[in-house]
Amino acid sequence: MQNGAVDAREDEKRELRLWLRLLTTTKVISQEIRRRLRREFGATLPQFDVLSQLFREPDGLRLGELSKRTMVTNGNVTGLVERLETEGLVVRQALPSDRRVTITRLTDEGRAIFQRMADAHETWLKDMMSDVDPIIVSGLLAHVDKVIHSAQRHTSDDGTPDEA
Amino acid sequence: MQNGAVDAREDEKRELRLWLRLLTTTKVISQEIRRRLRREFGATLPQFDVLSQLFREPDGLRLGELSKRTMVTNGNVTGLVERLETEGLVVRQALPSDRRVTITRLTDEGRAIFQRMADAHETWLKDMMSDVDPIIVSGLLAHVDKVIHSAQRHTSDDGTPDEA
DNA sequence: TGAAAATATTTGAAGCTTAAAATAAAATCG
DNA sequence: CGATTTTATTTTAAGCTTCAAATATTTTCA
Repeated sequence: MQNGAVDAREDEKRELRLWLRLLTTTKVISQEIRRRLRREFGATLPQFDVLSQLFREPDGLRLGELSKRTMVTNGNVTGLVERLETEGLVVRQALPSDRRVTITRLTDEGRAIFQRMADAHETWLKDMMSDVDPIIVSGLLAHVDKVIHSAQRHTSDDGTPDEA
Repeated sequence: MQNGAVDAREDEKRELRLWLRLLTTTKVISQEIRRRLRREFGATLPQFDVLSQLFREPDGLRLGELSKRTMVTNGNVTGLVERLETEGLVVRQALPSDRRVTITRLTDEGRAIFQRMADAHETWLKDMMSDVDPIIVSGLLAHVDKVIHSAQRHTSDDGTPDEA
């Protein structure tokens, strides 16, 4: 028993190690999804993300809302939506009652294409996680939530317990 | 009990939901780490990642190796290392025995600065995960590994069971 | 009302990201 | 040996990313 100290030190790095694992997981999976989205739909992951948010809001969203939901900065959403509009998947329209606001919504074509993307996307994920016991998937689902909440509470930008 | 069908459908989306949660987690945490790295060290997350890999290889790494370990494309590593060299944190040197190869290693300054970054980084993570029971962290550590392995096995680029 | 503050979005600069093409230097083998 | 293939890295083009500064437009309230 000469490495008690090492175990203790390693044990203190639990959080760090979990973080590195989470990072690796999302890198591996999102690279694969990116590849497939590009190959099969000529789309990017952020574009898919935007379409996905708009899909569940038939009345459209203002850019600020879209920015929050996709966790993409405001400036970023501008270009993202611009490109999607060029492709004919979304439309932008000014809000007459408040001329600062732009509302974006899916076009019929955008809706149809997103449907196909979403189906493929779900299949890809089931495939990539097919070696993981469903029980474990469910367990992870619950526990990862705790990490999200903890992280959000200790973050400077959102859900801030700062400035009190 | 009228929503049995809904439950079943939802249940099929376990993997999808886990994926979205993982994505949210890494976005929240990495945004915070990015912010702090920038504020406190004027560095980016990919730069931190490169430094971290070089830190554990005193003899340096060839760019291709660095690219694999950081999961960053070759072309990307070129610019990343270039900028780090400008800052004096790493040096590049050609390998005389094979003139295609470039070896990169930390400078003494790079090593010292990385030490400080790494300490801060570990603290930030402990802080962000401080509301999560250590038992759960350890459990996640093990289970997330299963997801990584499954994903890697079902991916077109690495660990390919393709082309057999 | 009209100046100041708040809100919504866009722009700009620097850097990261990918995939794919280009360059360069070995290695293979006919 | 010398042409072909492989390997290592760089370059390029398009898009994403952040933060911060700039524009517009509304709101507040003195």
